[in-house]
Amino acid sequence: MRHQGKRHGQRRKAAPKRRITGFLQPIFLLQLYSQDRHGYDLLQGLEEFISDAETYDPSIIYRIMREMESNGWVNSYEGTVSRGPRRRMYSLTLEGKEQLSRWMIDLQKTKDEIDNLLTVFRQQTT
Amino acid sequence: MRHQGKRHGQRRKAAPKRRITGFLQPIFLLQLYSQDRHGYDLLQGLEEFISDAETYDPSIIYRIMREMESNGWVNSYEGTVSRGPRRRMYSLTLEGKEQLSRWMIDLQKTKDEIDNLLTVFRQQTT
DNA sequence: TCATCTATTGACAACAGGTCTATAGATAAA
DNA sequence: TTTATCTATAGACCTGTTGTCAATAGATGA
Repeated sequence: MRHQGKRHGQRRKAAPKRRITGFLQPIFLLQLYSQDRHGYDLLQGLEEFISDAETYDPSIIYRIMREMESNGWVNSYEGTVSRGPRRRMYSLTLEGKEQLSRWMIDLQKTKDEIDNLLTVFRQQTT
Repeated sequence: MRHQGKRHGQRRKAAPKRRITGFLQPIFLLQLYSQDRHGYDLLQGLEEFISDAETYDPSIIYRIMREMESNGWVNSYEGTVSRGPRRRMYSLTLEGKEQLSRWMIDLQKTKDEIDNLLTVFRQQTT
């Protein structure tokens, strides 16, 4: 099968610089909170959380999900037959929910640190 | 010269997980905004911005400053003679100030992204 | 048949930073 | 005098996360 034109005709916009280490993981887990989803769908959902989401290469989702599955935070299974290629569905485990909560606490701290830095910056530069 | 007891007697607490990529750089630049400082001093100043700052290994500051100097964001020079070992002083360049401002804009965006994620999380889990 | 879109897998490469070794000057303690 | 401690710097090796690219697949449209 021929490979897709993506690599020959259209050049993908350079991926955004990493900002927060491990930011995609909680985003994906949160998307699974209300319902199971397949990989590509999770990737589509990124745009609600990250600017320039369309610059992410799809392969990243599958690696991340594989790692999270090995950690017991998600389970995966073959999706029901749909039009087009096979789908791999992901569901959130109880451990995954707990881990998500831990990440949220962590992110709140991170946010506070940024806030502090911004505050000091504004004080010093005015 | 004998190496310091740090590695034999006291075990350094494991460094905190990285949260924000490139978070130390703006912190160091901001500390140089009001006055030149030497490396170790910049490291001490970290505690105002980062919890667990004391877990950072001092060597990190010098690598980061070296990189920033090669980018033209800081200049360094031999410090005046002081008690104890030699000191390397760092000063902020005009380019450094501009870069710092860019980082602040970036960090504001990052903070907003976290905020959004936290908001969605709270909505979905209550 | 080829192009495009949806969809997944995996290996190699790159990057940021963590860890550990080494060194040095001054002072205090043994 | 020697050793311990604190302040201070430099560098190499290692690790963890993620970016990039290649490959593949089913369905539909051109």
